[in-house]
Amino acid sequence: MSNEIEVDQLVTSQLEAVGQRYTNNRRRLISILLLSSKPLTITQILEIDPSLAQSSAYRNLTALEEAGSVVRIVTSDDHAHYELAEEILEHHHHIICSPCGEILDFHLSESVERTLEASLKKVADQLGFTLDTHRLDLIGTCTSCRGNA
Amino acid sequence: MSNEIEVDQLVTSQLEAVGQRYTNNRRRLISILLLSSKPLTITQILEIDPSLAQSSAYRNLTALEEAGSVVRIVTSDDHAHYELAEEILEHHHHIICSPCGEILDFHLSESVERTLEASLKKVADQLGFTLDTHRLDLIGTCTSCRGNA
DNA sequence: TTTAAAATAAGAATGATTCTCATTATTGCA
DNA sequence: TGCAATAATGAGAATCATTCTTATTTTAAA
Repeated sequence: MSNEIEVDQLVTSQLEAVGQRYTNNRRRLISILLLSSKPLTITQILEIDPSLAQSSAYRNLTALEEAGSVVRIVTSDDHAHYELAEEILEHHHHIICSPCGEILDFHLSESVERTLEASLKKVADQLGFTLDTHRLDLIGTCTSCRGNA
Repeated sequence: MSNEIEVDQLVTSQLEAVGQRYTNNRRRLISILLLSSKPLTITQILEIDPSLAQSSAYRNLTALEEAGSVVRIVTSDDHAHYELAEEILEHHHHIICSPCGEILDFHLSESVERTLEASLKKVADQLGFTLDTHRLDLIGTCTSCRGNA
């Protein structure tokens, strides 16, 4: 799903399902996230498009999150990061640089992913949990932060 | 490492290594976390021992985190959770109930854990990251929250 | 003991996020 | 097309977890 038109159709129906409209501001947010290769903070989003109002950006990202189009990523960093949901981007994981807070996406091989999911399902069952998703983060230091050490 | 004396010795040396003392307040925090079967928020910690000052609890948990004795767990929940570091508790993962924010620990089988770690190491190398740790969270709904739905 | 350095605790300050509310845009309907 | 009724917007205020400040107390070592 790299095509903006397809994405727009999906987001439209996701928003509709929760009684929300796909407005211009929301389109701009989706478009910014689609063009980015990595999760962005609100600050970064507002730098990319300074015409967006901060309060509206927060509100709209929350609406898009409730619709299931956007995911909010919380780390030890002060700022939350936002990216398109897996229904749009594909299932993936995050590698986080703890010095600078930068987040990159990565994929695990199909087979490792399947093994993992089977184990996780078993654990959730034993604990009586209904599973929505899992989250796998690598925490370390990126090349450029290592250089500055 | 379930023995409080052993834990105290380890924490003492961990604090010492970063030039910090193992004071009474810090002992109380470690003891509270040792007695808890799950990660606690500051609020919960202060409820367990109301004689602790909030500002000191924050400062001391940060000191203990810098020493590597305590880990701060950040989720979508408003409050961070704290638990003893893996050097004390053993490597494990978290299952998070998104409605109520509760966090429980779980373990993965040795073999799954090894498979996973090998893959993660490879990914980090490819991206030029130095890895500190990984974090695997399950997100879902616990039995009692499901009951209230 | 004395003293210098570290820890404590109370409250103030910070800052990301959320809320409020007056204004503007959009939708459905006559 | 025109008109409510409803939803979205944006500016700034409010919230609240966390961090900072500072005066006081505790600790460790000589």
